[in-house]
Amino acid sequence: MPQARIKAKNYKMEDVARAANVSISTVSRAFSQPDRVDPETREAIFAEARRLNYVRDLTAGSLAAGRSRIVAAVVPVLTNAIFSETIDGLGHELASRGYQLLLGQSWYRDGDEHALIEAFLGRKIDGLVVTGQIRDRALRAKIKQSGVPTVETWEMADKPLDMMVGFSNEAAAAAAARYLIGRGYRELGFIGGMDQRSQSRWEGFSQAAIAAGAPPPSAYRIHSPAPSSVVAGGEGLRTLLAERPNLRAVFCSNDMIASGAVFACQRLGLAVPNKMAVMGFSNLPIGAELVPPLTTIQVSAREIGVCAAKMILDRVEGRTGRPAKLDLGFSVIARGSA
Amino acid sequence: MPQARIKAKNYKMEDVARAANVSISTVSRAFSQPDRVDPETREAIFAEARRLNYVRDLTAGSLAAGRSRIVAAVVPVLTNAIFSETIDGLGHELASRGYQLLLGQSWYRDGDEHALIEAFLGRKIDGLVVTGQIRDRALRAKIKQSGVPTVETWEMADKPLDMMVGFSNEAAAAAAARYLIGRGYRELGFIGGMDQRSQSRWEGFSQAAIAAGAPPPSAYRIHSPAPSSVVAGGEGLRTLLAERPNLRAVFCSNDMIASGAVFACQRLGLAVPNKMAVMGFSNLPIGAELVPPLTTIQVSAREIGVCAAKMILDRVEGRTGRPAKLDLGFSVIARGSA
DNA sequence: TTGAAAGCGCTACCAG
DNA sequence: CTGGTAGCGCTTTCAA
Repeated sequence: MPQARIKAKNYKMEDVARAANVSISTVSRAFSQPDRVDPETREAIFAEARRLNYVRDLTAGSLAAGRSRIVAAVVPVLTNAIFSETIDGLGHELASRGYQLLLGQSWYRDGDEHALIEAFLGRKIDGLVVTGQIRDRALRAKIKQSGVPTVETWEMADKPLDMMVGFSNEAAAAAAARYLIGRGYRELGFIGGMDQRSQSRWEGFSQAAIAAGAPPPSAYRIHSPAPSSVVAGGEGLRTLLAERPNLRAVFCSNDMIASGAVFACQRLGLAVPNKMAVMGFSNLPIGAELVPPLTTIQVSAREIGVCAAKMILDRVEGRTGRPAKLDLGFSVIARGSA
Repeated sequence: MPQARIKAKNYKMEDVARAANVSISTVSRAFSQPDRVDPETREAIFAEARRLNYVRDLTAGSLAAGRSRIVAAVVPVLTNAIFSETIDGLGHELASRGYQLLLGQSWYRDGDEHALIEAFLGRKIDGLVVTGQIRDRALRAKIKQSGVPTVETWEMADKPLDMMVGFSNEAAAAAAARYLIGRGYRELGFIGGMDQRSQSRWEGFSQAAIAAGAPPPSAYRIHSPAPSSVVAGGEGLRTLLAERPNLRAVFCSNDMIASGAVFACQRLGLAVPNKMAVMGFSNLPIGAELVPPLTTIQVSAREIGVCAAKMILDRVEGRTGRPAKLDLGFSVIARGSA
């Protein structure tokens, strides 16, 4: 396997040390604990480093120190706005504390997720954030054995692997069902994916609807990975309506799907909400702008990322006190569409 | 600084080697070049590794091998759908070839970008993908000196740092102006950000409009980072209209902004396109679903990521022949909104 | 405040 | 096909 990269002359700490007339140890300290080095020598070191365009090799540093200042995260797909909000929050919080983000997409495939996480673990990552729960036993064992602080997100389950931040998908969807029924809609539909979170939402939704005396809702399940949530929302609405012409309201597993459903209604000449009510999930910015504005469930997608970062860094930096399980809750945002 | 992480017993290659009665070298080979190891010994090694939940330390591997199988990318923000498409494509292509993605957000701030890239360089990354051009001289020097294959994306400039894939923002925006004028609109507006790409689009757009004999267009500039493109699009439309009541068409710097503008029109009772034409940029899935469907400029956001990955991996793996500069072009997609 | 030296766990070269 | 071994460049005691 030829190494084609142009072999560039990269300076090492030793070169900087020599140039600044100090030892390697001092250079190392100047970078990692600046205040433990005489200001004058420190500045001299920095000056030489700058002059040589010296870049510290964090790979060697990680090996020696046993930590990398990298936190890894796995999301199903990045093009789904709800996950990119979480990653945005996570990345922002990490960056502000000097950590970096290693990111992977699982495309909703367990095998991919497994391989990804294993590779991450080998990077001496300081933390791991996953979307949903890790169910595979072997993988759980590996993660636990590694001792890497891990946060499962977007779900609340009884047995966290380590830490957990999210909300109850079932409860949130049940609240949606009750909201719709409370508004007088009885013929209900659901549009969502096939993943665990959508599954929980579907169960919460249909059970609550039935418990409230409504006829059993219909479901349209999007095959993952979907080409696009908006497109899938439109398809879902049309399919559901074909099967059940008296459909009166649909609850969608996220706001992009809901937007697609609203557009489909407009195209079909079905007034929203007078002929068809549409409710979303996740409260993305687009919801408030849509005409009519989207009734939805607020779930703090970004906050999930921020909290996950905080939990991990607190653990890494030896602070304690944070709960291992954080329920961020949810709330119904009633707007015009349902 | 206490290391709070629970010190887990992590096995090393040595442990696996001992358990499988072979040398460390053989274990290493079993993982990196499986076909150079006797199938029987190989399986024995894997069995022991599995039994111990052994995870290979890629950090040590990177140090020894001088390469990391990591490619780093920097985007302004991830919550902007056009960049998450690029990252999706990049990540997909990298994963399929066994590489991982280290991701950073610059939030449109040069300082953040600089720090980020420097840290990346220290990871012995095998490639670097940046959004837009690197302008800072010191940073360019460091990148060049590192010898890391680098791709600048989303722009076409004369002096690539190394490789480049994108399209001409100026030419694309000029095409938009000509399209709108060709449809008979003369009072034009522009809604876009303050970054370099939006700036190029604004220049291309206004110059082409003027060259075609239209009155000088008005611009609404969104302060970066914007809270949300959709919201900004609505604000832009209202602001522009207040300043210029006879405004007849707006060209938006991306499709989410354009969607926001369309919603604002609906709210104002301005029929699209009969009273106000709206044109987008980037051809996101939402555009085709919107009512009316969005006229836009297609620019292969995802393809940019895929190509960037290919360029880097070809270089890393010693293949050649790919051009250092790839113009993916653009095309006008005429739909109902303009 | 500084320096010397012992690894961190793996890869890659070379020998057998 | 397999094993021995010399580093990769840094962090981190420990002593001075």
